[in-house]
Amino acid sequence: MAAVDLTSHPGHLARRLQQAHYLLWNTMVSEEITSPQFAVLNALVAEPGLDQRTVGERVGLDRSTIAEVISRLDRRGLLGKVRDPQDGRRFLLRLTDEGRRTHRKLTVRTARMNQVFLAPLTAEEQTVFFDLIRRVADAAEGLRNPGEPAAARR
Amino acid sequence: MAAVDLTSHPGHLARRLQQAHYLLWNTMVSEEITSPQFAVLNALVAEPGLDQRTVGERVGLDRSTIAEVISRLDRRGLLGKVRDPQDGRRFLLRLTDEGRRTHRKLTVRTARMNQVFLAPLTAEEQTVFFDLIRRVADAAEGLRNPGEPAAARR
DNA sequence: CTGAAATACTCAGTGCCCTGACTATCTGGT
DNA sequence: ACCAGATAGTCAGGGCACTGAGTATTTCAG
Repeated sequence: MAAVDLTSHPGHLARRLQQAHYLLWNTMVSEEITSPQFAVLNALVAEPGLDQRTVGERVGLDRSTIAEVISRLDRRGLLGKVRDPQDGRRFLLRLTDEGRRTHRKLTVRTARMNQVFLAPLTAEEQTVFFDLIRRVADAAEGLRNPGEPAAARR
Repeated sequence: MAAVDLTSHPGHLARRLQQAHYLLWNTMVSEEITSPQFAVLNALVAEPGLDQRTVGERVGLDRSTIAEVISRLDRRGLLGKVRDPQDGRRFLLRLTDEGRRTHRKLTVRTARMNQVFLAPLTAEEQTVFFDLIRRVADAAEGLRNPGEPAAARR
């Protein structure tokens, strides 16, 4: 009797949205490479030679999770890690040829998948969709990093 | 050079949104009970005596995941499971007093958390936010269940 | 130049999320 | 009355996501 309507709970909707995406990704993009793995490949295409922590920052994963994702990509031979000669704590990451090939292939499929995923929305609605989610996510992340103002983040 | 802008990838945004929510939940609602666990409690407040599969359907979890979540709630003494005397395959689930107490307490905190989470949006924007996410998630879930038309789902 | 603090990474532990394979039970058509 | 198919739940396995504790390396203050 005191039950709540979950369809107006942002957390519940976020989870359902993410699950729906996960499943569509699996059927339309790849069963091998996951969406977070693709995000890492993408970050390393943009900026080769990043260290692990920075990649995690770029794609929004904490130190533990990024370590696991990277070790899987490493095992599959999609990237290589070498100690930074300047700083013995860091590993510098770089895609292999195979990694670049995979990224290229998945980029095409991902674009197709996004079209299907967003098909229920008009073009203007899609713009609003991105804007609203980004603002909520940015603000919530800002709550945890009170040091840097939200304007300084990207 | 062929890198993509992840801020316009719905899957990436969905993941970030969900993570942001997870962290806020942890600080503002509970470190013990997770958001999916609360969803299960809520479903059983609304409809006591549901079986496991149906609860999973209500909150959007598959049979394996719901089994884990329920077994954790069972271990914590928040619900009880008994074999359905009418159908020996089913377990019927019912909250304990402790479970109902927990649900009541978290309902209040969850409402507060949602306010903070959605604070960056105006009231009208929040409505749009819910509507757009729901439509995308519903459509994507519909792609997997071609049997039942989207209108028949809730 | 040296020791304390900061930083990059690892590891153990918990929880969510899915698939595919398996068991137990029930149902319906012959 | 039977058995083939559907259904509820379990289990093993892989991957994502976090915290808290620990190791190695670097940096910086005195």
